[in-house]
Amino acid sequence: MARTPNPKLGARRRIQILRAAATCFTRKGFHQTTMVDICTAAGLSAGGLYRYFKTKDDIIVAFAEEERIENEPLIRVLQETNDPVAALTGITPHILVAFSDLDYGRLAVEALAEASRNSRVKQALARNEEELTQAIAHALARGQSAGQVRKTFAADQLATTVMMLYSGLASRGILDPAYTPRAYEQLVNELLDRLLRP
Amino acid sequence: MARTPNPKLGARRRIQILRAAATCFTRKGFHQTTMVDICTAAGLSAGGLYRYFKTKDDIIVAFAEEERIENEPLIRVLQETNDPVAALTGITPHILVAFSDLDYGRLAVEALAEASRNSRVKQALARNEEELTQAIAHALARGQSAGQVRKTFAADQLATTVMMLYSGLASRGILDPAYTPRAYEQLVNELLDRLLRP
DNA sequence: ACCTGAACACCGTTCAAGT
DNA sequence: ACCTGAACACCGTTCAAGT
Repeated sequence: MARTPNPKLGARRRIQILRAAATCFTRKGFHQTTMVDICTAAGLSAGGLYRYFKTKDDIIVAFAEEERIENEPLIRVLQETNDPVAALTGITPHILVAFSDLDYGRLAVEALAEASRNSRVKQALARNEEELTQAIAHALARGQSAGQVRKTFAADQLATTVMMLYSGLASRGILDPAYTPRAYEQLVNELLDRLLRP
Repeated sequence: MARTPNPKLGARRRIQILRAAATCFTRKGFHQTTMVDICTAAGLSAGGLYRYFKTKDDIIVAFAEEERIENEPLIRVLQETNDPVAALTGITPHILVAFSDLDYGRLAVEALAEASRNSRVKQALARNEEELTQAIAHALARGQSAGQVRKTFAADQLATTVMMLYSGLASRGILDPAYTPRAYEQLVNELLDRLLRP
């Protein structure tokens, strides 16, 4: 009988638990989700789960860290483009659709609320945000050199403004049920254009 | 000995409890604040509080409804102005300072997260948001008639975009400790100008 | 090693008893 | 009428006991 831990099983269980947690969090939010809810969804007993996550908090942190992956394709597009403003306006429909998914917006806002109290969640989200902001800033800086982007503001200021606009979009659907992303696509893109072009 | 309730006392107690709750919420957030925390801060016993608020939820809802008052001065400015774009850019420093107060941003995000699960909180915030959006939209519509505001987008679409920008500003400080509102004042105002002017 | 379920501590809410 | 504090139910976490 093996007495050494099985890393394969551990990894599998963590994924299984995180997937279960994501379902529960989407339905009920972080704080109304019960450990037993997650256990049931994951098919484990109450105590069993604690072998893989020390606390509920750890599950939330791990969940927040997973968001990071979703940025990769956007970052790649920004790195490879030779017209950053066009790249951003091209991304807009993608952003709008993702953000208008109510589940996504809810979890994003909930994670942000959590971040303001929980430094580990904050770190995970901040790193995420920082990565994307940097990618935008670098692309815009290249655009400034090429004369495609206005030079009256620093590239990182412009990038931060773009991010603020995006995060405003993310939470829009929560309070306004009549909000439709399509209606704002053209508007947002023209705004980006006017903000960024010389 | 009086057997009829004393409405004066009731009103006083509610204010006293809400004030205590606000302090606790700012420190710990809605969910990490304990009923006993609020009771202690308000100088009441555990059971005593329940004479004035039936549940913790009711306290949160009442708290969310209070935010509404803060909009009044902004709305008045928008109603009285004869240059809505100038009015909005004039408001920006005020908005930026209020939003860059971390406590304010935290509570705003927390309330929004709460709204996505709690329909009464949602209603309170939505009404608040609606009022302000309407005020901006009306002002912009007047500006469109007067030729000060572009006519290529509907006034309410423009107003919603302005609101999204503002709400992006509100949450900015949570993840980015280096964020300073002053640095964005000029940028935001130029953005508003470019967005709204013909 | 991995898992279970009973047990414990904590927090929202209630209620009998006080003034 | 208004208030208190003990009591109850629920949930995060632990741990002795099973395989």
